[in-house]
Amino acid sequence: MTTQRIDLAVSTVIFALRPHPRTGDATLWLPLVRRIREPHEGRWALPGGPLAPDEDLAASARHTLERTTGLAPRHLEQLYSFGAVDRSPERVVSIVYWALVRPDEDARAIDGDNVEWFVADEVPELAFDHSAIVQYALDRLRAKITYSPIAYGFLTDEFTLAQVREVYEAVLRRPLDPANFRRQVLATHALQATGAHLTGTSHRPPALYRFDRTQIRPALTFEESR
Amino acid sequence: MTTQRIDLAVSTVIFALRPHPRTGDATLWLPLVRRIREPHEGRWALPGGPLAPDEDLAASARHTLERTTGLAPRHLEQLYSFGAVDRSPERVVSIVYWALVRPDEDARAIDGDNVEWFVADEVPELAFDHSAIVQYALDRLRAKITYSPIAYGFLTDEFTLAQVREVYEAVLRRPLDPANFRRQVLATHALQATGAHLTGTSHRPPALYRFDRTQIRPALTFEESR
DNA sequence: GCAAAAGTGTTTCAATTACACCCATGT
DNA sequence: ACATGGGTGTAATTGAAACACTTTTGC
Repeated sequence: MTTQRIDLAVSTVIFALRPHPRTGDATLWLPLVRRIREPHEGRWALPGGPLAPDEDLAASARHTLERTTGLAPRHLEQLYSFGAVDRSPERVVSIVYWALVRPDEDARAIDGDNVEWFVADEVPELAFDHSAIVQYALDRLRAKITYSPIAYGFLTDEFTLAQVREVYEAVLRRPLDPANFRRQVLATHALQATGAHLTGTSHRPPALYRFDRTQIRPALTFEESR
Repeated sequence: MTTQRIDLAVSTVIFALRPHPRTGDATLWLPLVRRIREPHEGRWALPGGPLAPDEDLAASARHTLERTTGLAPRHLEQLYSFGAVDRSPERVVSIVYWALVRPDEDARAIDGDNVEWFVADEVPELAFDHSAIVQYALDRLRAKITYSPIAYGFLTDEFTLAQVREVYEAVLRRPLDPANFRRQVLATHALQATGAHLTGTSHRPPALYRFDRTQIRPALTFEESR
């Protein structure tokens, strides 16, 4: 039925928390790939690639992620599909995912060729419409963290409440009241105390918690988490 | 780069409010198209079609809508993209939109061939994965109406507060307190009274309002409204 | 003992809910 | 007059926010 070629690509906005180069505070970072051919040769772009005929959409995103960073995401969710006729010289429809990686995974990250990480709010002008896509992904992440337990996509299996708060503060870019934050998070009943405490902190040892996915109402997405 | 054909289609879940056949209450309806070829011949499916190379995604959804119902939507928004390998015998990636049509438009609806309208919560088993898609669209609509002014996509330019409430009650399937509803809606400052009142109602004439889009914070989507 | 973060208690303020009651029109 | 929904008032409840205060560790 389709007379002319329309290319189908899957790209992914990959978020990880790392210290900000100047302030040292936890901050959102993402990897970009330098384009080695026209159009937009030399520009930075989102990692991605063509969709293989035998590959599900999310699987394609996962493969791209593996290829460019060596990472497996904790949280992977479809963001949006972009298909404006004029977004590229050839007609390309891009299905974009966004992913969250945990610090333990992130530590194992190995940058592929032409891959470099950037502070999410300080990326240069990107190829195609990718700047707008990154901005949209940031907006979505910041909106969604306020009503969905995605913050745990940035955390290892066991964590303190201060670490949860650090994730929220990094994403929302504002300080949160520790006392109220604690109550609100615990009120969701999504955390279970392991009984263990984190030691060696030069102050009172904080309790360790585990995220209990079963206590959460199923979210309104086709998201994929592990 | 792509070695094998992957078809790209755009489908649309089209919502309109019409009286329920049994209770008469305002209810969500949507049009479906009967498939006239395999696979799933004879089954009902979402209206849609292949993406033309010179057509934007939303434009494709709009054309499908025009073709199957003769309608132009008041609100058109991307829902999700479905691309599982096994969702169809041939590999098809579907980008799905959802649309709201207003009663004045709806009154002009002319059903195309093999088109029939169904109560949204009483659709039969559909072709492909379209049943799940309809359910997801319903979930999204019901969630989004609680935090976004999409209800006005179901209303003509001038309306009473009772009509706004009727939309919410139809979508959410529960009665709302008229007094509190009025205050909440007016508190958004999204409505401006026209000064006119609706007459001929056998009770106190309700004031007419107009939706003022400029008073609303820009929503977090690439949605398209007119 | 002191610093520093964990954790608890309490007060204030805003928003939601429930519901009583008055208003303006057609019949 | 009275039925009907439009529209206003208000008390009770709930939840968010601000912040004082106590606890437990390392040094």
